[in-house]
Amino acid sequence: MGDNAPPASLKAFEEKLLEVSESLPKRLRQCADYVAANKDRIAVSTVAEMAEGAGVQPSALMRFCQILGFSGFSEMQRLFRESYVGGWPDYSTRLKHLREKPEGSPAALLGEFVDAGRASLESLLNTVDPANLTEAANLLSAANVVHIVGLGRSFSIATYMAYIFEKMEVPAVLHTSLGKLDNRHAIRKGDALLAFTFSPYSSPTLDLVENAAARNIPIVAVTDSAIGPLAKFRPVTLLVSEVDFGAFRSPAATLCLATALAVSVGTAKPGSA
Amino acid sequence: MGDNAPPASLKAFEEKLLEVSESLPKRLRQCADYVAANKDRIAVSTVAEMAEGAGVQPSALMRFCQILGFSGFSEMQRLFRESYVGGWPDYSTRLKHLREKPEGSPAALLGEFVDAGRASLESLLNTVDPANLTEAANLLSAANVVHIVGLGRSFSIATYMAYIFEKMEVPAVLHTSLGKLDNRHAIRKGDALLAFTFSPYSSPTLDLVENAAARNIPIVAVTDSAIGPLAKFRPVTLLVSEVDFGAFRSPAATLCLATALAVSVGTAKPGSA
DNA sequence: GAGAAAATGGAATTTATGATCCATTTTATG
DNA sequence: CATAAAATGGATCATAAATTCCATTTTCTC
Repeated sequence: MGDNAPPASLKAFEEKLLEVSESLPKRLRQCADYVAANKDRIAVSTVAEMAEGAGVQPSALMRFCQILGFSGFSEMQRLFRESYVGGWPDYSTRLKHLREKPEGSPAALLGEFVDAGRASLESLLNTVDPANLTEAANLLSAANVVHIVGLGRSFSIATYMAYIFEKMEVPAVLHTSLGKLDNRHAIRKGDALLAFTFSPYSSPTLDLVENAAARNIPIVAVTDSAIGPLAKFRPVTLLVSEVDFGAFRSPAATLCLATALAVSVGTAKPGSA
Repeated sequence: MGDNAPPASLKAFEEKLLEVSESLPKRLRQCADYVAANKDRIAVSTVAEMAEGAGVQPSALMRFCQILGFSGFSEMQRLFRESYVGGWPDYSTRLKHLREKPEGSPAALLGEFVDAGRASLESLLNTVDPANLTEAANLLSAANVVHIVGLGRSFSIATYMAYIFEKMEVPAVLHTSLGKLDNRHAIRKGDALLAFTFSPYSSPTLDLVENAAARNIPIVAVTDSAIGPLAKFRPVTLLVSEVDFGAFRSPAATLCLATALAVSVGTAKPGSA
């Protein structure tokens, strides 16, 4: 039973939440999950708002508060309002804060990468040609099977594409070069190839593209240069320029493009055969 | 007279406050001063509390709100509450819409994802605890070998981590569950485990974490809930809140965090042995 | 599969809070 | 100093929010 002292600090609150959340029925679990993920909202929301967010009735949320040891929502809210430390400043201020941390500290780095990520997302809308994007989506949704290739730096993007395609029931194969097998003959007439490759362009990817091009398989290329080694195969090209931070590029933009492309294909595709 | 449009942003609010405060009688001036000095409290206080703080009657504070152009205290408070929580709920509904009837060109879709990506990067600065990030980086750089695990949705992140670690000469192993082999015995004393897992938490990942926890292997968890199934193993937790819409979640924020973490570890690590 | 216990949804109730109003006080002005 | 206008305090009213209660549904146990 939950008839016990209410947590007196945010730390105690978290512990209580953890302790309690092990054994909770469905609705109360939803409350716990939502509250855990939106602690910051508690101070400024009403029961009704929180309940709606969690997808439960207000009364369920009340019960949840009581299980945590509070007399009700108000008492829980009081805890959060009291320890509400001068409202969060806006994005740029927060960023500045992070950057003020010691040079090279993980927090400062995170700030830099977030910033780089945002910048590269912004430029994405400029570098990607909408017509090409539409063409790419059409081409891929018309394919029997979409073959995805991307190695090295691009491998993570390729795996993510494979994941979304599978979720959206788009027939797709991920080419991994596992064991140096390149499975080029798995690519059949009527299929399409989706290739990700960035500046130290890996040769297995190029080989696969070259082979496919020779057989007139339609190709979509996500790459960083219009005149890269892929250009001569005349693929439908989606350009991404990733903002460097130090030696590291943030793949956030590429990932974003990949997601949009995958969802376009997934929704355009008629119900699976 | 103060019958004018209410400020629509914090910036507009400040300007209005300044403009108005020149010519104000005693009590209203107290209101202005107190409000200016305690803007952060507005979101979480009642009229009565604010009035007491300013040393005036509630009715005086009401009048003050109206002079600023608001219909009353509630409307002013709404401005502060909304700018505090940011625009996340909007995205939820927008993306849900998108999923229900996917109208719109791929380019429009890309626009949506870029927006969502930017917002989720921004919120990353709120959810990740800098102290935990530092601790995670220290813990991983102290390890002999870093073991990376992440399946399903998280697999692409895991592969990216493995890529950067390798580039930075940090000894790391990617656990893929290829062939259902979980290689749990590859994790030795002195190693550390880095686990990525999000809401349909995959059981192989949990198993691996459980096993490692039982052997006192230090664990860093990148996840979406402080009370998720990983919580009971008390890992160093890095929270990323990606609102869940099946395939529509953009992992840009997680990727960004992963990159920052990897680079932190890579630079902290003393020259390779 | 029947019965009991737990959990849940939604309406009804209570409380707290915001907003309004007007008598009283203060300040400005001739 | 008298008068009018403005400002203020505090009580009252209206409303929105928190809380409780109970009928219904679900889940567990024998």
